[in-house]
Amino acid sequence: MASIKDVAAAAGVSVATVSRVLNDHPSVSDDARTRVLAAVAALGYRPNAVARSLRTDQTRTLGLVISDVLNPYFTELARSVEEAARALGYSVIIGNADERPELQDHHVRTLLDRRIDGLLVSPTDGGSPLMLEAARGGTPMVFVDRWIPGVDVPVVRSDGRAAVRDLVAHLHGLGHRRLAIIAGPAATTTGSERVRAFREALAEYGVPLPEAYIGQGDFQAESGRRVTEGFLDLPEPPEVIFAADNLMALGALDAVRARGLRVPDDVALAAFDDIPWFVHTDPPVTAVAQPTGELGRAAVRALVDRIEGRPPQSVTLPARLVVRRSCGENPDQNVQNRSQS
Amino acid sequence: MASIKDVAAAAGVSVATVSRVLNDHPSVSDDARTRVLAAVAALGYRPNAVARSLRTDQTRTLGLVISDVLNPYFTELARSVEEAARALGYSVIIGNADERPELQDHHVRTLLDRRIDGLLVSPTDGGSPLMLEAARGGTPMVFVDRWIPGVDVPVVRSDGRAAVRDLVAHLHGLGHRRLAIIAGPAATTTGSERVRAFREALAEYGVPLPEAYIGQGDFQAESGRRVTEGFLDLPEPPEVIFAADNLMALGALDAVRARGLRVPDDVALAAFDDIPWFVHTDPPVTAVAQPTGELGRAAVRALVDRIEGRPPQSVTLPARLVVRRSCGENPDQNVQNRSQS
DNA sequence: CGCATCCGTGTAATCGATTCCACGCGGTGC
DNA sequence: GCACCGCGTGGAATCGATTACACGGATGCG
Repeated sequence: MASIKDVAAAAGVSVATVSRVLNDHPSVSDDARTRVLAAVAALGYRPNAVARSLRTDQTRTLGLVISDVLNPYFTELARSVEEAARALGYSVIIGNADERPELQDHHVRTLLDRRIDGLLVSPTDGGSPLMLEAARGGTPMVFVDRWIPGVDVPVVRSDGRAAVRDLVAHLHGLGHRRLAIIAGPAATTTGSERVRAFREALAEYGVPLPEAYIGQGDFQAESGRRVTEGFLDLPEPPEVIFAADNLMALGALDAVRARGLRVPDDVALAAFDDIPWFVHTDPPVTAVAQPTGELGRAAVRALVDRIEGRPPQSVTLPARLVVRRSCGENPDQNVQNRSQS
Repeated sequence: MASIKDVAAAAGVSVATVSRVLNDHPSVSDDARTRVLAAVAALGYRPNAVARSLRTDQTRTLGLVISDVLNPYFTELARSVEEAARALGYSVIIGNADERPELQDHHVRTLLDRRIDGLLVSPTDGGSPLMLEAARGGTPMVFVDRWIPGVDVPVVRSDGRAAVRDLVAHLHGLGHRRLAIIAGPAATTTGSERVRAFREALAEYGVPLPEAYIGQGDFQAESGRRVTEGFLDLPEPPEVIFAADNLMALGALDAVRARGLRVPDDVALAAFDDIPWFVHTDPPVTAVAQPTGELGRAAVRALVDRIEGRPPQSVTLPARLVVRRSCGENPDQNVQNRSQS
């Protein structure tokens, strides 16, 4: 592959001049410029990003470590992050942690070794020493969706409390009183927060959330299935199951169907994180929808601000409830966005 | 960030010795080795992958350019590719083309600039000059899922012909005679091949595939919706709609539902590419399932063989039919894998 | 005892870019 | 006529690693 030296030789100038033309530095004569450009075209020369990064100490690359690519929510997040980054002249390298802390660490380490300019993370756990060290060590970093308390890093996320209140209002209005939740891992903020929001909303209606109605999942379909089976085996099974993410809702649907029960007649179902497929499931699933695209864009903006020396801002956007048929018929009620943040 | 020089200074040796320890080169004394290791630990030193790549001319990174991350099929493919690559000590950088040739080119160019060791591509179109040039220029390359005819690059894909024959047998057995297809872009191999396989299978039953029953889609949900509306507006609408990918099937489902029609009673539906959600749609969708994980692993194997100087092999794996309820009831028939390749 | 060998180590070249500094040249101002 | 300025240019240092080559000391063998 042709290097800058070859171009310089072909154009009859020094490498310094070639470099100046490439970075359109003003003080180059028109003559030299045209000769260099011609040589570049003739040789099909493309600058070596590796060499350039070594010299300039910047890669114009962002790392994004997400918990699970197979989850459509994160896929959409990744897409919007890449799009926003590209618009600002950055590339994105995605690391998929599969909800496994050691894999998350592997990706963080690899990205750091590659000297990415900044890191976007949706942590799988409470925070590995590696990540804490990176944050303190000055690596530009922003948390997205999930975060780690006590670490001084901007957070871009959505607040589902209002939407969860709307959901509980909807469920209560339909006459449901025994409500259960499939929680995510307690080590994740989204895992514990969604339970808290649910419990608080229930409290407003004087409805308790007994321990037996809190199932421990891990954001994967299989755990949704397992927890749902546990719920259905209770002497007094819940009337509603609220899954803290869409994959666990899928597992719950599996488990309910396997018992020959129907949604919403036998059990109602709701989920956190809306996805296009929920429109066509049997029945369509009521869900709390996050403004995923906005989240991705805001996260990139914050991270790039941090990288380029501007003060980054934490952002919290409201989620909203999308009512469908999985909790029971109630055609005209379509509670949305009751409050803004 | 600490560099190799800092480590050398701290350990009281030269950078050469540090490098030797890091790459566990045999001729280093135990004494020097322990001192270097101690210094590495004390400084939290991590080698700079950028500098290393510049010197060794290899990045231990693979590029993967896929047509659409939001399509669960490609997401799963990406996941298995990353997993297989990691097992072999490679990282993967994913580029999402969104089915847009110019975006595909952007990613190919960026990846080439980063001097990735090899490229895995599922081309969005018939092949841009850029990609052809890269292939001829000696960049290790492997096509996966889709390919470009006439280019000397190994192809890893699945053959859906047997599964499509099984599908047609299933449909014919249910009494359907007017069968339509929502095709993908003709510029993609999967776009044209699936139509051909469908037509050939129909021919075995003496059923024609009229032009009016071939809708032109672009592998996105919206096109599935549009084409389906066209089909339903025909004086003699088809009894079956076969979507050449899962997103267009989603769009078709949307369109059918919007008309107040039911699947399979009013129109039957089948799709290429099976996904977990198809189990829970209303009704569950009959689909041709590709061995996605295998495909990803085989593609990485072929590419790494090519990179490391071993002869790479093209691979073709059979797809299989998964019968569900979207084409009509026929409980005991579950045709699968009638033939192997 | 002398010479060849081997082992551990350091010096320095190298990868492909960017960029500081110095140089030559023509024009301007006094 | 001289000093100075600014512009276009090239030489060379530099980023952080790897690695060919040289060197010195210890060991082995005749």
